[in-house]
Amino acid sequence: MQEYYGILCDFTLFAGIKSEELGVMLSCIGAEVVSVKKDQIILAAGEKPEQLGIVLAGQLHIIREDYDGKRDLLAAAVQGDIFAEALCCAGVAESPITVMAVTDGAVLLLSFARLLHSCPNVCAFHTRLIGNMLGLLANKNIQLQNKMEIISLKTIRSKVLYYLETFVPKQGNQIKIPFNREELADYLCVERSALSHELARMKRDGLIEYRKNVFVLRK
Amino acid sequence: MQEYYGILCDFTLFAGIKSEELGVMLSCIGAEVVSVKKDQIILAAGEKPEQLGIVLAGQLHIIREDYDGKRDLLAAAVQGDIFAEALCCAGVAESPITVMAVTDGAVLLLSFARLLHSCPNVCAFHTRLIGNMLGLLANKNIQLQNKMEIISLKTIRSKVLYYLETFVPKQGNQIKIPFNREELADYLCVERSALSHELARMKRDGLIEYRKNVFVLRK
DNA sequence: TCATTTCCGTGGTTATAACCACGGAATATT
DNA sequence: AATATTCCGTGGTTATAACCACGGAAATGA
Repeated sequence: MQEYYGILCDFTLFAGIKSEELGVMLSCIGAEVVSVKKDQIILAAGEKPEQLGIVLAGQLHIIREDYDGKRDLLAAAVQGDIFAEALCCAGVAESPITVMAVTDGAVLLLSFARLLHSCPNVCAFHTRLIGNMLGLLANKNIQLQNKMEIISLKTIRSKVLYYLETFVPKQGNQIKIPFNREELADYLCVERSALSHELARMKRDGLIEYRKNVFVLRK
Repeated sequence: MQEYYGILCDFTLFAGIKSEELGVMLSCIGAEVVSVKKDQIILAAGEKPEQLGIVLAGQLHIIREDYDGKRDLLAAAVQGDIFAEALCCAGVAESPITVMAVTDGAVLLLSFARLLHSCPNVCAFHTRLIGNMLGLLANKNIQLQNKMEIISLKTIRSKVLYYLETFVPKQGNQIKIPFNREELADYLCVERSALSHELARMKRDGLIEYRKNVFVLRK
């Protein structure tokens, strides 16, 4: 367990908690480190999610299963990623997703109930922890909201412009994006080559310039 | 203030709190009822959101303003709706949205800091309230996630099928949806008549039957 | 440095959705 | 019951995106 203290305090959920305090806090909220083997199911669809998890080592897949059994990869989780937190916090009775290890590894499991309810000794970390949890969910909310606004637009052109404009307040008109073409296409939910085509048209129309992942908005 | 106690305990944020307890709790967390006039700004883009709000009466608009001033209506909030909660919980410094009253009305404003930090007298409602807040954010998360999965699909047909299939676990193959055509089109982020066209094709292809808002999945 | 792989633009074709206009059915209004 | 309004399907057209295949540039690596 101790071997992970170093990385734990870098995780958002434990932000502001010193590594020497971690031990007390973790036992206070009943955290357990679990080793997982490749292909092991950590949370099965249909179960009630009682614990949220954080990946300590290895890689997990978050999978959605159709009611008729088709499986669909929603996300991959690596070190530091948190999973099942929304399901726990929302009190969902039957998980719609399955979490499975794709490599050997380890996860930290936290009981949501114990996280929420203050321990008898009113440990100071509790409020911090809950605040972090709120922050985590809220941030994810905002991100999802932003992305939703973008991908609900109907043309690639408008998606690109909207996306780029979100950088303007921070970066001005010269924008370095954190994606390559393929990733940008994924993010905008469009096809890569269709994105390239549209970028070329936008350049032709004098809307943007670009080279690799640096874009200039011409206004 | 008291005039609203009746409806307050129906709100998700206050679920599980008895109306006779509301008074204590609200003063404990420093809630204030504010009357608003049509066109009054409740939260301006650029400000730091310190308080989250709940609509008690009237209607609000949640507006996003482009960096170059274009305004875009994101949502309308009516009685019972909560707003700015994600921004508060996430601790964002500058609100990207503006909240404005479109009719005269009233809102309940809650200081996020006081909501999070237990009061000295360790009132029992606090944990409840925070749990509710977590639940709210988590539920929104899940909804956003679901919607995102749908609208990131590339064809209307797949969107419709995916959407309908989410009802199967509860309703079986005969599905009554909560939307009319226009609303469904909005939800799926497609054009109404394009949706109608596609529904007709899906019927022709033997995938579905439908009459008004009742659909049958043929498998 | 040469080989290999990844990344990305491009042409061309096809599939799909948006858009527009209209009318009929259903619903609400008086 | 008559009228107005909303809802929704449909035809037809146009715009847009997906899809496929390819090749060259850039990055990686041996």
